[in-house]
Amino acid sequence: MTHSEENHIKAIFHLGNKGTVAVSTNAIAELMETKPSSVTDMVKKLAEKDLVHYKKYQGVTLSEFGVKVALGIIRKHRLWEVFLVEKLDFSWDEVHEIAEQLEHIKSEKLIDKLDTFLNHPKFDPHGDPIPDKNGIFKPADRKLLSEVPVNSNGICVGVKDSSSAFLKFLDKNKIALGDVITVLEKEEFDNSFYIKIGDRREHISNQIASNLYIKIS
Amino acid sequence: MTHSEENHIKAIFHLGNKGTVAVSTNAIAELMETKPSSVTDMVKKLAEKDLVHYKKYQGVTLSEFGVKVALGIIRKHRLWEVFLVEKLDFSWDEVHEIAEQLEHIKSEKLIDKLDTFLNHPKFDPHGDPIPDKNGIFKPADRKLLSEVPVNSNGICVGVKDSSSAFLKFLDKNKIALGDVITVLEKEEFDNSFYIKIGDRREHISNQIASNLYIKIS
DNA sequence: ATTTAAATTTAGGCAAATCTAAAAATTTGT
DNA sequence: ACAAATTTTTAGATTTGCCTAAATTTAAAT
Repeated sequence: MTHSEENHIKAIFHLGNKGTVAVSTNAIAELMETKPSSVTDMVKKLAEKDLVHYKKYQGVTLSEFGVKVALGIIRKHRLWEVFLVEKLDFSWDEVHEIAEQLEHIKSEKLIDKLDTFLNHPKFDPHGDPIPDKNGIFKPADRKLLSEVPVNSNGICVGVKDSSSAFLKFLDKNKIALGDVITVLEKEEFDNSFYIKIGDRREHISNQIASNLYIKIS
Repeated sequence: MTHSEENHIKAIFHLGNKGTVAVSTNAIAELMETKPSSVTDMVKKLAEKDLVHYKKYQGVTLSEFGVKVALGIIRKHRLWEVFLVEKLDFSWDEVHEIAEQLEHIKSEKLIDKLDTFLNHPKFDPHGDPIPDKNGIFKPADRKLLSEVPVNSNGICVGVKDSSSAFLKFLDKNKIALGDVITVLEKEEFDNSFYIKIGDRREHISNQIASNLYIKIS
């Protein structure tokens, strides 16, 4: 499989609820920063290889095989992210682009050994679950900060939007994975929140709250 | 730079005494398992980018810039090999192919951090020197086993031919990097050698002897 | 010094992955 | 329900990296 093929598979997986829901070529093109016509071509090729199900004008879903491939790529991506953060001391906002490259390295043995070296981690630095060799993973039992009741108490376990900008914002405001957070009050006017984080009191916008995952304790 | 461009640069470096001696397109093609005409095309492209000096029919050398690029790729290749062997527990005959892929990952920060993580190694698992950030490295002071006088004593520090077949042969015959070797006798008839390795006495062919580097103590 | 052989380049072509512009299908709004 | 807007596909072009076959240049041999 080429890098481009793998990237398309990944996009279909992410956009279409693990590849189960039909995704438009437009949506794929936007995510991948390419043109819809290019996506159409690629999708046809993937259909030939039985990686996706495709009917003209009706969008694409992943085949069973396609899902397997997608999970393999995601496993690699997330394991490399753990490596970069835990072993090479990268911060969580720096690892995505590098992992995008590393995820295409072809060697099953490599990824198995990396997994062992890292001690079979179950989540990546952004809190996203890492599929095991057979593609199995438990979705993290986490909730968006914006969706838990007032007075909930938990630890920050991940982000929804792992864009560099958002992660940098978190760093700047000293919000990190593992921090203990309590939702103190919700401001109905603008849906912002007052939270206690560590021993500080912070006021965060709804946009922030709806991108932070916490695990209720 | 594309993977293909990088691979061509590397080939010219290796074949042409670090890129200083003109290499024929034929030689490059043979090493890279491609066709001379394809190499001609690529070499023209590299010349346009001032990575190589090229005069039709006269072979190619690397420009100053080309050497820099080559050293960067080699540095990456060899650092990754160290990582694979020391951290992931690969054996030295398995790492080349994977490192061929990893050497193309683009991130200066990554390679610097990897270097630090590995404790700034000076040699890769096959005994080849690793250039530093500025491309500087000391050529290992080592000699081919076949070229040292009888009764020389030293340690095995590398191999000339790092093909998987040769490395497997060494493993099978329990010859490893770091082993203490003494040249006991040379058989003039077939240029084979009797050596003491550890506390064993072995008889090795000239072909083996001329692919094993030792550092005289 | 020719002729022959070998190496190298040119010319033309092919497949992959992308693009633009035009055509076709679908969706939306009234 | 139909026209308009939007989405999606098709058609045709481009670039990159590679190929084969033919032409050219260089090297070797007599």
